[in-house]
Amino acid sequence: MLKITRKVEYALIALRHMQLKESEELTSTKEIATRYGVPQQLLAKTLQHMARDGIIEAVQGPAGGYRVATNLDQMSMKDFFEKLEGPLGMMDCYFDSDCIQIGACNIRVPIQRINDNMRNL
Amino acid sequence: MLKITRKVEYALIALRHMQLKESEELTSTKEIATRYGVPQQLLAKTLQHMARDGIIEAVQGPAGGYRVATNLDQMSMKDFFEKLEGPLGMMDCYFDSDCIQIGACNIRVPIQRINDNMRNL
DNA sequence: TCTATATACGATAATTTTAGTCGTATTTAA
DNA sequence: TTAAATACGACTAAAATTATCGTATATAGA
Repeated sequence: MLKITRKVEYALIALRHMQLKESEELTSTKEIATRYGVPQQLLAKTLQHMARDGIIEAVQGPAGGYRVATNLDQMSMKDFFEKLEGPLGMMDCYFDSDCIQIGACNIRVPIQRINDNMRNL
Repeated sequence: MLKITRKVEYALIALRHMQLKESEELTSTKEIATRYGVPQQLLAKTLQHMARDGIIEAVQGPAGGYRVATNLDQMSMKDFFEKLEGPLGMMDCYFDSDCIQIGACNIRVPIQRINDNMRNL
């Protein structure tokens, strides 16, 4: 399901903040958290996920931090959302073959069409 | 925020079921609920909302039920979602002028662009 | 007119998801 | 060795979604 949660919001804030700097410059979690009044621990987790997914790069140790990944320009909005929130399948049932109303369900085709539209955004 | 909830899912199931019938024929809540294994009370509410919003028409009394509105073909997907789930604004903060980080917030423009894309789907 | 069946709808409970916190481990520059 | 940063699992709190309950209203048909 597509959803713009606070996780995505924080990710966008952080990304934009980092993009305003020189590409090599590092930004710490604390810097963003205090600057935008965002919970540091939660932001930290989000940044960690983004680092694992290749959206940003992490540098550990003191004076460490994050910087935007060099190939970020090539990443589509779809990829960005999917990395943060999982696949954009819009119905829980859609990829769930254990669905008990599989026989009765008659909405797969229209939903798939909606999904495709979303993905091609 | 755009979200495909179960309410929308039930609405789509019901709509499609009704569209398979003759345009004048009525369908009761019970009929759909039992046919697709959906909670009847919740479906009833959804159908009532749809009736108020002009997506379907209600006929009360015994042998009553719902039928699809005659002008449904002209309704866009955007209108359909907005009637069921409210405006497609994606961030809680977006229209909220009480936002305490109004000065620091730097994501309004990109989010607006995403919103516009969604609305024009 | 009475009854059965249907929609209408507010209030509330249960469940699930999201948001946020805590504690601890690991990395590494100084 | 220490301080400052990322890494991460477990847990709690809050919010949103999903579902239920109780009751009112409408009306076709006996």
